[in-house]
Amino acid sequence: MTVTLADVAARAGVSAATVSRVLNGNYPVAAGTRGRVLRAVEELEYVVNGPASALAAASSDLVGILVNDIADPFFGILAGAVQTELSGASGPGGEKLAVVCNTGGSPERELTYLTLLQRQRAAGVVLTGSASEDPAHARALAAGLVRLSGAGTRVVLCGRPVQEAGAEPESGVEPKSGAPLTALAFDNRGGAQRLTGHLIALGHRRIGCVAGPAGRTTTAERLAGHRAALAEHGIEDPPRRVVHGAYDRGSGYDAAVELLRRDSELTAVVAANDTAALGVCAALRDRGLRVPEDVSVAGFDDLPFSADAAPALTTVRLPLAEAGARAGRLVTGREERPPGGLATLPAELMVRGSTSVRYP
Amino acid sequence: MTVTLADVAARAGVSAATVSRVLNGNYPVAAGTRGRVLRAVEELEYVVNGPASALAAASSDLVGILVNDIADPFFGILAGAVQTELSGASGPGGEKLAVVCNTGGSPERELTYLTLLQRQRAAGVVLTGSASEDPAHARALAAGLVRLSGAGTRVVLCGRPVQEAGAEPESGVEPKSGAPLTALAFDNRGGAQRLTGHLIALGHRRIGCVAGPAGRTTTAERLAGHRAALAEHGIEDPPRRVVHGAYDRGSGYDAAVELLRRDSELTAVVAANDTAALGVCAALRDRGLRVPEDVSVAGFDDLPFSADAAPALTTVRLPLAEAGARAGRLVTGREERPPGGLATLPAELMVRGSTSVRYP
DNA sequence: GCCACGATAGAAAGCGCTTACCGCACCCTC
DNA sequence: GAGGGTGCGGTAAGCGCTTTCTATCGTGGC
Repeated sequence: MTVTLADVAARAGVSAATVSRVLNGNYPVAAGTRGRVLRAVEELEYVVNGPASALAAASSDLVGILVNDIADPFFGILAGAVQTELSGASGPGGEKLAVVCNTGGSPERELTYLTLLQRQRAAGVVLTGSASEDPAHARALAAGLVRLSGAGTRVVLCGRPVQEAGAEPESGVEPKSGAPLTALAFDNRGGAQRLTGHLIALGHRRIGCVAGPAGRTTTAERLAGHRAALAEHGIEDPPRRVVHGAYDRGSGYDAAVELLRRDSELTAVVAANDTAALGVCAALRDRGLRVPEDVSVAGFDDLPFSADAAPALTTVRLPLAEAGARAGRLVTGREERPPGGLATLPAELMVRGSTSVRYP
Repeated sequence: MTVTLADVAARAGVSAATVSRVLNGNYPVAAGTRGRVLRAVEELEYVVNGPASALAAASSDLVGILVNDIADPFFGILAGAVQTELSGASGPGGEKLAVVCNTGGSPERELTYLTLLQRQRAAGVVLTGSASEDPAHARALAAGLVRLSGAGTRVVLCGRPVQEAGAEPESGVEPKSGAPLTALAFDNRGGAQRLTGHLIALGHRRIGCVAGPAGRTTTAERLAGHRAALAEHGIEDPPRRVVHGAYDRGSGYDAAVELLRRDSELTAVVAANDTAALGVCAALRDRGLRVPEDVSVAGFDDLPFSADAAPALTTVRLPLAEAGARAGRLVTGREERPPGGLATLPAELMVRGSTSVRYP
């Protein structure tokens, strides 16, 4: 029915072993023989059986990428960059296939996918997005990651804290089976601090904060940065100035309405991300407030559309494409892991039209 | 080293076959035995070896999703919906893993990925986005798809024309191995026609068109709709009113500049998609033109951010999430294929602030 | 001119799992 | 109480490939 190695071997008049060697190119084969084999492959339209070779070689060319929401450009850009890197330089191991897994931010699904990937004997896994702060889940995740890397899968954390990295496999194991985790983190805290600092410098004192989902590391980091900036300038930060929400427009809208209800004198709002910031802007407009004349608004991430909003969003740029590409190289072993296994990527403040000096 | 079926069997005091049967649940096993097996699985932290079972069962639980650009929300939404459907109802075959492949719109990469997926013996493949109009590539693609479906892989086209569907495998083959293609198409032509019709109704006569990449089916369909609307109203459509470009902001910007250079009297512009439309708006603003007072602008796709642009974009809504979900169900065989294997999804005109009556 | 050695190719043993194909109890029926 | 179901479980034969371990053929050194 389907063409197998043996068929190719028969056609080329060689043994299956030879065909395998030609295809994998990790053993000397005479040029003539190689030619005959390749011709037979062509003629028979032979396509390797992935599962079979994965089984025999105890390795596969699948790389998993866990994202919170594939429909969110934040993750799209990240995943795209990882993927480009995977198929780009076909270094050791050649072409890799990216398996993008949508966790929806659920720790359970995260674990499920980890198992699914382990089942496939994935060559590597990149975990992106924020992690749950729940200790139980953190432990479960750490255990899962240790199992994975214990099974020889390379694990790279991208844009999430290294908490999981704490549970490194005991030293003394062979390098192959004990690959320690590598983490690429964004300077969320620093970025948020600079962003709020920018607003403060513009004269704002009553700054509302639409924080991300509660109980997630990224939310905590950004909020910490925000608070650090306020504290730095001795600005009081009552709890009512913070509302949690998801990373979407509707959440931003609702959160803004709520913030305004709690304190109608707000002069600025920092949002969880650009998408939520757009929702905040919409809510303000709907209530007759102008951005930035009446209220300044800032986002986070600097997604492509942010520069096109009107007014263009002041935000914090995260090097998503760079991070993804680097994660891709790390997970394929094409780049040395940074010292200590951790690298922090900078967050750059992008000042645009949605923030301005506070009008009295 | 790693735990295998045999280990679990030994621990549970049964044969490997029994463990396999418990895990796959497709053969009666006494409750007591099942319990012991499951306990052993737990205790040993056993994780099935995917490649091994794929090999033995001659089937895998991978589903490929080919997209032009994963960083583009258009595809993100589509892929996300497919994926949700894959892992949602774990119908026959249970949890499936989505393999998202970024083709970058390149026909060659499309073929490469098709081969890679065939190599993995993917259970199904969803092809999204526009296809190349080049006959050679169309033929190669069709051949690839026939090979795939001949190998038992379910193939669903989503948002691309059925040209490929023409090459159905010869009838007379068994249902299993000869699964015909299924196609979900968007009414690009109709949507574009209604969109341009809307502009014409507003009094516009000099309408510039930023078409998508040349030589792609989606571009052709939308352009055809645009021209049909113009023809319908007897409006002349000189070639200089059309500029091709990619689906990104920069292309929209550049195209708008070029269109304006060719005819500074334009009163409206329809763009390839919303992202490009934003670029068009930016270009107009930069030249001191107001949207929509001086020039009306319309997009296509109705991506989430379109409603938030200022002014909000008039555009054509495509049921992306619905299409993706349906494709997901079709590719897993959880939904009957539509009669004739083809379903066309409606495109809805969304009138917002970026278009207005032509001011004299 | 003989032996050792490098360069190739083949034989065969799995990799871990699925799945006919059997066999064995046990229960029901007449 | 014998014959035939029926329900469970075991046995073993692969699935298609990789990879040792050998075997063979030339060739150069002494």
